[in-house]
Formats: sequence, C-alpha cells, structure tokens
Amino acid sequence: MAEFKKTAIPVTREEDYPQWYLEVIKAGELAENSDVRGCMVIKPWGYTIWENMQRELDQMFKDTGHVNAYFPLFIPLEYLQQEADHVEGFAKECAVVTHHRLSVNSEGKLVPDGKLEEPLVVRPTSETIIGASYAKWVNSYRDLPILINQWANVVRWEMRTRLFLRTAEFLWQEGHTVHATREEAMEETYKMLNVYKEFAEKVLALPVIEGEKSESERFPGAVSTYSIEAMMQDKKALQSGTSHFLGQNFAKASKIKFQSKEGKEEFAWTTSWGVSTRLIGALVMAHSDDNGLILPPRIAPAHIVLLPIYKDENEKQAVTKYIDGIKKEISELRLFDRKIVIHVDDRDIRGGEKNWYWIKKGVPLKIEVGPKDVEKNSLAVVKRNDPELKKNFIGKDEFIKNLIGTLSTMQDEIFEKALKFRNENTIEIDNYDDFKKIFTPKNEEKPELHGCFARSHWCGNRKCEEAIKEELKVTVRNIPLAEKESEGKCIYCGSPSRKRVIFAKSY
RNA sequence: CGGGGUGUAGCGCAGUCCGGUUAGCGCGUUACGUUCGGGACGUAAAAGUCGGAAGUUCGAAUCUUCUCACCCCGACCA
Repeated sequence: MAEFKKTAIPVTREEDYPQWYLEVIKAGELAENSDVRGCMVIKPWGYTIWENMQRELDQMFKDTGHVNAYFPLFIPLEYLQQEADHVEGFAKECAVVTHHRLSVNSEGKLVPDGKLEEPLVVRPTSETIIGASYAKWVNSYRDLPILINQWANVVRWEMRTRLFLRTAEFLWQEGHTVHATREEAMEETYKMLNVYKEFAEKVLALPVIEGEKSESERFPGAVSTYSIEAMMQDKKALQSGTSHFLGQNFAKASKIKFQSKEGKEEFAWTTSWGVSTRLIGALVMAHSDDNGLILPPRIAPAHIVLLPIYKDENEKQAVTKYIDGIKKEISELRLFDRKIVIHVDDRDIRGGEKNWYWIKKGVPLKIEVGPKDVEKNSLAVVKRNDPELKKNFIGKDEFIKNLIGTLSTMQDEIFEKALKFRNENTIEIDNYDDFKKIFTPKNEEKPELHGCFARSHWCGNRKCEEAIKEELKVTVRNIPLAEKESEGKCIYCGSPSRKRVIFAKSY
C-alpha cells in the first residue's frame, strides 16, 4: 500500500501560511469570494459551523438572562454624529445610502434616483440606533437592567479584506445592555467576556487570553474594552471577541436617562459585546493542518461520515442494511445535548477521492464500511486529529459504546494541542534586543513563521506602543486579567511598570 | 488615497515584446468503457464577445489612446 507523499492542501503552513489559510477554506468548502468587492459567500459547510456557534452562544446568553431582539439595518446619519469618538472611529468606513430609487437613463442604464433628504448609514455596529430605542424604553430604575442581544449583519467598508477575518459585510451578534450603576455595568462587561472565554475554550477548543485592550485599541466611544485573544498557528494573535464598558458615554449621546430610587434623574451605564464570523477564521487557523480542516466535534457540522464500500448490488444491500443499523443505534446518543450527526456519503465517485474530500472538510470521524466489516461486525475508523490518519479496525458495538467518550476525548485533544502550541510560543521577554529578534523574520523577502506571544512589561504609555508598532508591527494585544502585578521595566523605554502584557503581531 | 501588477473557457495559465490560417494547454465538467478498502486510466464531447470602447491596418488577443474591474504593497480595521 503506497504511502501518501503529498498533503491534501496544495500549500503547506510552512511554505505560505496566508495561502494555506485560503486553500483550507476553499478545500473545506466553507466560503468563497463573491462578485461584490470584499463580501463573501458563506457556503453550507461554513454556515452550519456558524449555526452551531449561534446555537451554543445563544443558549449561553439566555442562561445569563439575555433576550434577543432586532433593530434596523439603517442608521440616520445624525445618530452616528452623537458620540464624538464613535464618529471618529467609524466615519471613514461606512456604506452610505443616498438614494431610494432606480430609474433608466437615456442609454438604457439603471441609475440611482430619488435623493434622500438625509442619507442613511448601513450599520457598522448598532450602539446608536439601539440607544435611540433604549432612550424611549428607560424612564425609571425599575426599567433596568435591559439585557438584549441581536444576531445581525453589519457592514464596514474595509480597504483590505480576507475571508472570515475581515470582510466588508459580516455576521455577528451584538449584546447591548443598560444598567443603573457603574458596578453593575462593569460586572456585565466581565461576565460576557467570560462567556466568550468559556465558549471559545469549551466549544471551539480554542484557548484564549482574557484581558483589557490598550487605549489605542479601544472601541471608539468606550471607557474600556476587553478582549479574548487566541494564538493562530503562525503565532499571530486573533482578537476573537470583545466586551466593552461604555460608561455613560453612549447614554449621554442617546439620552438614556432614568429616575433613581432617590428620585434623581441619572444617565444610565451601558455595555456592548460581540463575536463574529471571524471565529470561523480562528477555528481554521488554530486547528487545521496541511491536509485541511480539523473541526472540534462540538462545532463540526457532522460528527461522523460513513463511506459505504461495495462492488455490486448484493454487497450494496448488505452494507446499506448494516449502515442503517448503525445510524439507528447512534441516533439515541448525544454529545453535550446535541444529536450525533452522521453523514452517509453514497456519491458515485472514487473511494480515494471521497476519503480526501472528508479529510479536507474536517469531519472528526471517518468510517469506511465494506463487505468485510459487515461480515466481522466491525468498522474502519479514522480520527481526523490523528496526524497519521491511521485506519483502525474496531468492533462495531465497542465503537458505538465508546462513541461519546471518543468524541469528547478528541475535543479535549484538539484543545490541548492548541494550548500546548500557545504555551510553547508564549515567552517572557525583558530585553528589547531579544524582543526585536523574535519579531523579525530572517528572510525579509518571504518571511518565515516567526514571532510569539511576548509577555513583557509595558509602562502604559501610548508612545512606546506606537513606536514598537512602527518598528516591528507588534502591538499590545491585551493586558491579561489573570496577570499578577510584578515589578519591572517597560520593554521599550525602561520606565517602571507594574504588569506584564501580551505583545504580538496580529490580524 | 499613494506605489506596483493582472484581465484569454467554470478554475489555473501560455500566446502579446516582433500583428498573419480554424486562439491553445492543464484541471474541472458530460458520456461510454476498464478500474475501485489511500487522491485511477483510456476514448470522445461540450465550453471563449481574448475586460470594454474608439483608432491604426488588407488583417488586431497582439500596436495606439481612453476607460472599467480586480489583485498585491502601504495608511485603516471585529
């Protein structure tokens, strides 16, 4: 039996990481570019991953007392105007609707017609439009808190786009809450950051670092921004979720006021928090290998793919009957409250091709079922996260008995592997020369995979951060909440510092 | 918005510098046959306004001018 020499993905991570990322998405049929600049088509396999994320997160939101609602796609220009920093942060990258009709000109071409009195902005985020509603809904302290989430699409007219990581239109959820006190809003901000951490680590098998963003990376208009940061296999950081404490900034802008118990009129305290389809990009870059996607069982569109093998009608009948039995037995099983999803690939294409198709799609368990298996009451099982992709012949009953355990173990293995990678590439650095060295590729022309998460001291001065960014394209990813205070000197200027932060290159 | 590049079949490309029969190649697609427990092979077939417009010419994918779109590198970013 010939060993496979080449990888399923035409480019390896070592050779060209960005290209590898695109090829994995293509091979896994997650998404593709559309004819609309910067906008992607999310294909069924990718969208099912998103649906699975939605289902898990939605439950977590509801378990923490939130409800869903929906607000308009269009925002009146004046709303966006209300918060100065917010304007500054978003004004440059918005799609604007200026007309409300199309007419046919003398050359037979469609042209915009019917100019709007006031242009409408396609939401880049919904603080302002939701704030307008909240202002009406909140009158008394008895109306608080408001804990609402919306699942929506937003548009940010980005200059450079990449599938899932940065697209002009993307899908996300945005939570917007209103509270009577600073403390309560702060608590909400941390609570949701934690929800994201738990979701990322338990469901996506993606280890993340919770922390506060530096001033320069803060959400426009927020008092403080917190993020979860994950390490990709090129050792770059990907901001995977954010939770913002907005103080009273947006409440003042939108006039969200209430009468307190004491009868005083006060501005409310608000938060917002979101994760997007970017998480799919995180999933791809954190776990996949040179043979394509590797999906953690809890998020995979299917847990198992069954490949029937037969040569003639007799064998087909026997194999089909055997498979139907397996499906029936497994239909009772649940992995974290989710039914086990089995896909039977009965397409009339070559076996080898079919094998690789599902490897590239990242299905956790691939099972070949042929006449020999029917005879022996066995199965040929391949675990996707096994680097060797070794075929194991297992008794059918034993397989089914252990199935939930097997999938849970795979989920843990995928997390542990990512965690190990991150730990190995997280380095305490106290010397700027070392810092510079690790973030500088040996080959400038075609940079090899380099860098790390550098745990270094930072004085908190924006100027040091900017200088480092300028020189090395490295930024403060966040200031970890778990990081204990320690005496040290700023990696750049040498001023006293009380805390280590995470420096890294990022997406 | 500054610098560079590319538009030829569904996808990836050759041909363009130096104009010349019916515009090719690989992959994919379709049909048939042989194969089939690790990415098969053979035969045949379908598929192209050469990004668009104007011009030069007996003749333009090829030369000229204009134009559109996209990609890469910067600045900006979930």
